[in-house]
Amino acid sequence: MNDAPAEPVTGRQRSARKAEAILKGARQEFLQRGYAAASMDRIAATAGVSKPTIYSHYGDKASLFRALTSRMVERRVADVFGPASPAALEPDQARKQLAQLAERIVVLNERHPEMLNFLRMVIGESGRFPDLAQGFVAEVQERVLARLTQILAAITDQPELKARIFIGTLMHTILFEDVLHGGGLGPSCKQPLGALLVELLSAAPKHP
Amino acid sequence: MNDAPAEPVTGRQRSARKAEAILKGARQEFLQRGYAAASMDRIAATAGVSKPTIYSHYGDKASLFRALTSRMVERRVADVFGPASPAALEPDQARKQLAQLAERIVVLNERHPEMLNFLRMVIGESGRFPDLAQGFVAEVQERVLARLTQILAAITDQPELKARIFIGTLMHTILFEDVLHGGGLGPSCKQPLGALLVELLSAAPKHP
DNA sequence: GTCTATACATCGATAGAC
DNA sequence: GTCTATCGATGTATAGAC
Repeated sequence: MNDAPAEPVTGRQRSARKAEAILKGARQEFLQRGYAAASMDRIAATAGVSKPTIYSHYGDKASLFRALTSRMVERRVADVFGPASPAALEPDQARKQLAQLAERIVVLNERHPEMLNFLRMVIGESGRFPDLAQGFVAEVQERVLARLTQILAAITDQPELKARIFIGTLMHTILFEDVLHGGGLGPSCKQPLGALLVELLSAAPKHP
Repeated sequence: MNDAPAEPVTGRQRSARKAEAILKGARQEFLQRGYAAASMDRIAATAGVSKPTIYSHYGDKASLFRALTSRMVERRVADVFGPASPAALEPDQARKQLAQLAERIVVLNERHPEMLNFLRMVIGESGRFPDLAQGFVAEVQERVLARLTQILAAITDQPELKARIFIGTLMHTILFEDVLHGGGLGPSCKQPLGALLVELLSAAPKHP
């Protein structure tokens, strides 16, 4: 507003940069160790600030965890599931998008271990931070289920229920194979799962 | 072997009973707070023993956690999914068992909050205790996927892949609605999901 | 706003008596 | 085997100088 632009770096800018550095350090620490085992000392050291600076910005450990997680919920879900789809779809395009979406979800989760640790953290702390878990669920419902339902509506009936089957099967596979180190399935076995899903769910309506 | 049966309670029996009490206290503490936030002091107090007794029986905190979790993996999975099914099945029986199994899995998980906390714990600690997570996955694969595959083989093709879709959809629903407090679906919305699953997956083979 | 230094509690694990 | 008492380390959070 009325700040003088003479100084190359204002106090506000310094403070904002430190707040970002703190969030970055907190992300690393919380994702690696979980909420309880995370240490405010290590976060301060990683961020290159002192402990009181963290407390002056975020209040306490739980508030810092909330600030970090609620931000990650939006970003990570958007990264994995991409932007919203266009309004109307031809059946062929819908089938294609469905297959692409399946592969994108599986591949992105495999390649980014940060996403796996994020899932571990949100689920593991869902008993003590139910509001954060609810925020994650709401974001996935909005971004993913809505889009899947829209795509499926172009080719079959009961698109909502079938969207749940689609995303449920993919998430379960990621959870068991990647998060829980199942290791029973290779990429050669995950791909036909997506293909079979598209085939099964795009079947013609039973009551036309 | 050569113990005298005159004494009503031998030292061995006392020790075994304490080991059980410790496991019971550890279960309560670990399930409620997670591994890192769990306190050996509180476990000792809940179990009615002193801390050195715990350490003489289980070595350290991680070993106690392993002993508890590996035992719970077997028991909880067996409780929810029941005994193995008979060898051969008629298609009608198979469809019936499939529907019963779906309802059993959903209802048991809803009614026993201990199972929900167990899922939170195993997933949340799967980064730091990968072997325990693998044990859980292996138990589910053996007990559930094998049985589902057997049932589905009586009525359709690709029973293995379809078994993954079946269990994946159910587990994902439990995860989002119950573990993560989604709350978007009532029982009236979970039941048709199971019915739709049976209908979709029991479709006739495409390549007979 | 940001630092150094510290208060105060609790942690996991153990020594030594019995 | 089991106890009481305690060790050293680490935890969150804060007081006071600048």
